[in-house]
Amino acid sequence: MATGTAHAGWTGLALDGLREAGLRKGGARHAVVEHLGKQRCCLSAQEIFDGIRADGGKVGIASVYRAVDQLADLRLVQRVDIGDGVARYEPAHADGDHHHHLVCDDCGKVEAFSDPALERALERVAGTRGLKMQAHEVVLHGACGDCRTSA
Amino acid sequence: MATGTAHAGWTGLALDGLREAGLRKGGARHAVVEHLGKQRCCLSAQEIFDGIRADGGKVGIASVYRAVDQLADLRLVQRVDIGDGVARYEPAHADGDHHHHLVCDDCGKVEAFSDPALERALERVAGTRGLKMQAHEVVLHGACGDCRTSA
DNA sequence: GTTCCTGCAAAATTTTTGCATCAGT
DNA sequence: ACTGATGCAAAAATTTTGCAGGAAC
Repeated sequence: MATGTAHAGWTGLALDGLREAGLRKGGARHAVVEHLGKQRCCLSAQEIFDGIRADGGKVGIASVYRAVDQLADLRLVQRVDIGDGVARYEPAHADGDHHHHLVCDDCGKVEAFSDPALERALERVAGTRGLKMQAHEVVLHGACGDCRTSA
Repeated sequence: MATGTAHAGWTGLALDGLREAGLRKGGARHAVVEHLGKQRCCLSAQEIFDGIRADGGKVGIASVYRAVDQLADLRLVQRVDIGDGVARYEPAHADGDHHHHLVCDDCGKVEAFSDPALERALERVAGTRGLKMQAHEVVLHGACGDCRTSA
């Protein structure tokens, strides 16, 4: 499969994970998983809420928070904090499609990147320090190419 | 004392930076800088507030937020987000003493680490993606050695 | 003396919780 | 039917802002 279908795969994986955890298939949680699965990058709870409503779904913001919290507990979503005070969430891929974020402090743009050497360095550090690593987050702040040109 | 004086150096550097930015030497900002300079690791605004009060200082929580915000703008402090929803702040050392964080999701313990190879990987990624990197943050989550033993 | 800083309190945001109702098993 | 999930609204927690008084220059 091409990379485009990876998220559809995550959606199924996440729904399976929820079922295995003994959770019922309620409408709100399902909608949150569906919506997250369609996205390229991290979304805030408010953005997930707005997105589901825009698609005609009828969910409460509280259910969105409850859903992402449960999904994060099950390690099906990764909580991402880019430093603006609002928590963001994105699908946690088993491996391979793992990525991190570049944030432009001028225009607020967020880009994703992945780097095998970086991942290896992180694994090595965790091992050295006796940490059984279950998740990690890397955020680079700076001025992106566009902003440096236009500035 | 050996390493213990490094922070005292930052305190002076930060006060210089504030003066050069045309800011006056008010009591609250000074207290925040002094308190941050004494700490080993990142502190939340509330912790800074409590710490200053415990030392007999009389500051308002709003002044703490204003101070860390200004210090972050001047890149004298680094904002650190370990994923629990509260922003933390720590002295930004020019170079060398730069570090990142290991967070135990079981006991909440936060440890610092530094790794030159990791830094090189980050620099390389930023360069490749055209980002002029001004700050970065790495947070590793997992179970620390203590928690794995006791669990 | 002027301008900026500070502390307090109130406001704005973001996130969590209570509860009656609804849906999945 | 029973049990958990949901939406709304209220509450809690965190962060920001307005303002009068005080301190630095």
